[in-house]
Order: sequence, then C-alpha cells, then structure tokens
Amino acid sequence: MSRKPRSPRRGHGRATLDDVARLTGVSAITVSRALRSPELVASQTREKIQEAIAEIGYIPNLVAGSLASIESRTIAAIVPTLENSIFAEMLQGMVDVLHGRGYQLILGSNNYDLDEEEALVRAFLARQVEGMILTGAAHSGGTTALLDMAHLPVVETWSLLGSPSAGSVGFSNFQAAYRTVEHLHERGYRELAFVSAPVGNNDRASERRKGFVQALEDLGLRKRPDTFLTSSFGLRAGAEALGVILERRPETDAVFFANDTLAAGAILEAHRRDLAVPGDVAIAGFDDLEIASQVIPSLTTVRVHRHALGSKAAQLILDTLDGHRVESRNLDLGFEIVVREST
Amino acid sequence: MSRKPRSPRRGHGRATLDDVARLTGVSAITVSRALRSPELVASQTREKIQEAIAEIGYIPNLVAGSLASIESRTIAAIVPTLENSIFAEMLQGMVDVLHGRGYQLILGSNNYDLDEEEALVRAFLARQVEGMILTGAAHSGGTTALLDMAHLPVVETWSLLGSPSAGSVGFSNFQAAYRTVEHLHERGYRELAFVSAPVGNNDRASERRKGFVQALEDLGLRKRPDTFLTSSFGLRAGAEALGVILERRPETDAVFFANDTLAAGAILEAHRRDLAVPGDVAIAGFDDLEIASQVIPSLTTVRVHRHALGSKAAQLILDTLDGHRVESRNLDLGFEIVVREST
DNA sequence: AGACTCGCTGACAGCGCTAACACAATAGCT
DNA sequence: AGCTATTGTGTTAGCGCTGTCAGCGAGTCT
Repeated sequence: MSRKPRSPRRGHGRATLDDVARLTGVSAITVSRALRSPELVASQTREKIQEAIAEIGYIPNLVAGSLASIESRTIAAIVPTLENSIFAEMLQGMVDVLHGRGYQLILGSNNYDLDEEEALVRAFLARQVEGMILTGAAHSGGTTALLDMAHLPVVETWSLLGSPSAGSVGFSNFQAAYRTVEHLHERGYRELAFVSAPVGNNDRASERRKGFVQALEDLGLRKRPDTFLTSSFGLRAGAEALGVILERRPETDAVFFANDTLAAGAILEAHRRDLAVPGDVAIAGFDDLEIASQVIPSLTTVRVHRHALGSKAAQLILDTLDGHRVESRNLDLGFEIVVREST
Repeated sequence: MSRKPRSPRRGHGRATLDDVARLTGVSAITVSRALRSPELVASQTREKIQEAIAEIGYIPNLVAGSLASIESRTIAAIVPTLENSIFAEMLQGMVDVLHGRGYQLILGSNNYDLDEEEALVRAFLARQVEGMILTGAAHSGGTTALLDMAHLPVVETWSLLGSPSAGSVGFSNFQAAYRTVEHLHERGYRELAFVSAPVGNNDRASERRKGFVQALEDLGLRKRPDTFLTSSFGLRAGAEALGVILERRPETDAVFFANDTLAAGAILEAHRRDLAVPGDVAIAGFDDLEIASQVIPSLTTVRVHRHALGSKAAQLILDTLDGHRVESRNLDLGFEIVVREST
C-alpha cells in the first residue's frame, strides 16, 4: 500500500497499527476499533487482526492514543514519603483498584514539602494524568491554582477538610485523638503527654494535636505547655521521646503517640528502663500497625483503614471519570479505638 | 496568525505551545526551543516567551512531546508488593534519583505473580517508558520476550543472577544466608531451622534457602528435611512459625528467619513463652529493619541497602539512557551480618 | 420499488509537539 | 570585498493514533 519511504524519524522500531493493518489487509482505523470497541468489527476481521497482532507482537502506543483521544489511563498519587508504611499500604490499595480497571499509577513523593508537591503536580499535569490523589488537605497556593485550572478529578486522603473542589477519603484526625484522650481519661489517667512528628504543614498531625488539646480542656485535664516533637516516626524516636518526657515531667502517667512506631518504640524503651506499662506509664498509639498487636504489652491504638483509603480514593476518581453519579465526593472511613494492654 | 477555525477536537482547553507562540509573536518551534534548549534562543526572546508562559499558565504537553521525540521521561518499576516496607524503601530511593533528574516513576505491584508482571510490562511498554526496574531475576517467558523486543534499559534488583540483557543491582542472597549460618555455627549453635516465605518464583527466597542448605552441608550440620514456610511476612507469622518449630523439633537451638519481621515476631513470641533468647533459642533475621535494633533482645540480622538498591538502579537506568559509559551493568551492593544480642 | 435502517469499513484531518532542514542576518577572517 | 562560520528563527513534515463523517451492501418496512 502506502509506499512512502520509511521516514528517517521512525521511533523505536516497534510495530504500529499500520503494520498490523497492512498485514491484515484492512485499514488502520479498523484495527484501532478492533482493539477499542471490538463489537463494531466483524468477528472474522477481528480474528485476523488478532492473529496479525500476535504474529508481529504489536503493542499499542498509548502515548499516541492519549494525544489523539485525551485518555492517558494514568492516575497520579503523591504521598509525603514511602518510608512510612502507612502510605505504602494506601498505595497498594490504589494500585489494586487501578490495575483492575486498566489504569496505571504514577507516583510522587514530596517529602512533606509543599513546593515539591507543586512541582510534582506540574509534572503530572504535563503527562496528562486523568486524576490526582493527594495526601492531606494542605497545599501551596500554586498547587491549588494548577489543579483548579487543570479541571480533573482530585481526591485528598487521610483528611476530611479539603477544599470543596476536591473530593476526599479520610477520617477525622481530630475526633480520633479526642476519643483516645477520652479513653485514657476513663481509665483514670490524668497527666497526659502528646508526642507527634512536626506539625508544620502536616494537617493530619496538627488535627490530632488539636483534638488532644481540646479533649484535655473539655475534660478538665492539666494542659501541658507543649507537645513533644520528634524528628522522625521511627521506633528509636519514640524511645527517645519517652526518655525526654519522663525526665522533664516525671508525673506523666500516660503518653499518646501520634503513630504506632513511636509508641512501640516507647514500649520497648520502657522495657529497657524496667518500667511497667501501663502500671508506671500508659501508652497509646495511632494507626494500628501490626506491631501494635504484637508488642508486649500490646498497644492501644487508633485503627484506620489504610488500604481502603487508597482503594476508595482510586474508586472515587475512576467513578468520576466514568461519569457515574458519585453519591458523595467526601468519604468518611472512620476509625476505631482499639483498646489493648498498654492502657 | 493562523486563522484556522478552532477545531472541534481540541482537548482539555489547556494552553498550547501555539498559544504561547502567538502571544509572543514567534513561531511554535522557538517556544519549544526556549524550553528544551534555551541556549539556542536569544535571551530577549526567551524572556518574552517566559512572560507569556507565566501569563497564560502554559504547561507543556509531554504526551505530545513524547510522541514527537520518543522521550517520555518516565521509568517504570515493578515490585512484588507495597505492603512489605523493604520495597517501599527501595522505591523511595528510585524516586529520589528520578525526580532530581526530571523523570517520573510509574509503579506496578505484581503480588508475586509472574503473569501479572507480564501484564504490567505490557502496559508500561504501551506507555513508552524509557526504562524498567524489576524485582528479582525470575520472569515469565513472555516478559523476557517483551523486554528483549522493546529494546530499553532494564535493571533487576535484589538479586545478581539476572539475564545478561538486563542490568542488575543487588547482592548475593545465597552468600548472605551462607554467612549467617557460618555465624550461627561459630557461636556454637548446631540444630538450625530456616523459616521463609514461600519460595515459589521468588528467587531471593530460594537463593537464601539454598545458601542455608549449602552451609549446613559444608559445616557438617544436621540437615532438616524441610524449610518452614510461612503464609506471610508479618510478625504474627513469625510467632506462629516459632511455635511450630519448637513443637516439631524441640532440639532446635537457632532459627534463621528470611526476614526481620518474622524474626522479630518470633522474639516477641519467645517472650510470651518465657523462653530466653538466645539462651533457649537463638534467632537471626534478614534485612536489618529498624525493629531489629530495637526489639529486646536486639536482633542479629543481615543488613542490605534498600534505599541504595533503588537509587542505584535508577541511576544505572538514567546513565544508560544518557549514553554514559556505564562501568558495570551489574552492581553488587553487598550485605553485612549485623551481630546483636539474639545470637 | 423506493426509502430507510443497520452493520461494517475507510478516508481524512488533526491531537500538540519536535526533528530536520533551510535561510536570513550578523560576525569573523583573509 | 569576498568568503566562511555563527547565531537565531522559521517551514515543513511527521510521531501513531482516534474523532468524524462518508459510503457501501444487505436487509426491513411501507
């Protein structure tokens, strides 16, 4: 057929739609249809096309397809870090849903930095992603502007207080912390300390802190002048935090850690110091990581649905893209206080 | 200038190169150049173009760019699961390098299933990724064929025994296990058990097992009829495995777990059973997760460089793409036996 | 018989960008 | 002055695919 000289610019020598078409003796568009809406193509033609595809190992070029049809079948997700397993687990939830529906995930990690997040958003928009899943509700002005302009479905996770233009899949960090303090109060603890990673532009952490403070106030408990901040969310950081607290405020009878790794680290540290948990000091965590149930004594914590956070967020995006009526763009997945031995 | 009627097919209403060009009074290609190789454009022109870009909020369409230039600036990675933090940490290593060089990561998780891996490879090739990072050296025939055909840099991680057409960044799982057994032997343990996740098509696990078995043989230690397999890599699975072992072979004096979560779970279980570690039974792990140093007693384990596994793999890919002379396409990152209290 | 529908296929144009070449204007050299 | 770089910009022609509309043959309806 077309006897154009092989252009000097042909890319990777991979087979194209045209190659398949030529081999089958149909036109390119028919091959395209056989792949995208097979019901429009005669079954006989379809089979011949399938054979040709198998024979030359044709793989559709989705980049060209995206350019022609504005469908990249790609969703972007940004998490603060992959080094904290809670985000990795959420991503697994996303991937489980996306792969099932023929979408792929393009991943960014912004290291808790809103400017990095903005750069990532820009890079993802350049790649024509169809939807974007962010962590938390705090974003730079530039990010918000970009997303508004881009006009694509956006979902924020781990939080419920996002902008109205974005959907959200999360839970109330405030309530979770508040309820944990209530629990500690019920158990008779009165001198509570709170340990958290830096609150900065981390709305999850700051909401937890607010919930903690509010609960102290409402329950008439003594308010500490400050929160204990840790440099990381590791076991060691938790161990160190416990040390600092016991030194600075030996009267402390319960410590609420904003995540389980810190809390588990504190429990291990208590062992080393021969302190009884919860006898000498009670400890509560957040996340319900596996270690919470396995550490000795087992850890009271707040269970959140990490995998579902991801899968629901992905579903929300895909449903929006499919034009499904989406009942609610704000999904509260809730949390549960899991009471164990440490309190 | 061009007064074509606005085509009915214009995509998302975003600004295009042409819009910028029109606003600046230059041609599209000049704008393209201003962005891709600014040194070719007069600084005055460049500034005007930058202003125009800022004014209308132009974001380049990389999909169109990729189609025209065969550069997607996207690398794909496939890991078995994100639920195991070792892979998430490796991904963080990749992302750190890739973002720094203007590349993005597209992520797949194949759930330890080689057919899923093949489907992912196909999906990534369709997206014109420029390079691919896989976990391990075991792949389906289809995967290998696809990759050979696609003619792009491929790097395998966590292993050194990949196909010659792929690069690799890893360490010897065999040696690591072998050396751990040597260590246990030196410490006087003689009745060793090995616990691992299913070996199936997981070449890391099977190499570790082989190293364990070979070392037993070489050292004249009693060879157990089988390896103890666990259903998952969680703390609980480790605890259960310890229980099974002590019941089935009470003479066991040391257990080598193929990862730290299992090993830490076993240590916690030993606490529950009032067994002394290493007095009653010694325990060794693999990975050197943070918990290894924090658990009581602290855990002897094999340190591997998870973050570097990812960052080096990404570097290897990018260097290959840049046409840098790559000294070696096979990088042995080594490992260290970290001796702690548990042995 | 004529008008109409339905199932299937094709021609053409264009998605937004860049490679390749062309060309004008200026600078540098003998 | 005449020649060759050098610099800066534009023209043209795609990259590989899909939206749109057109057309053909065969069956259906009145």
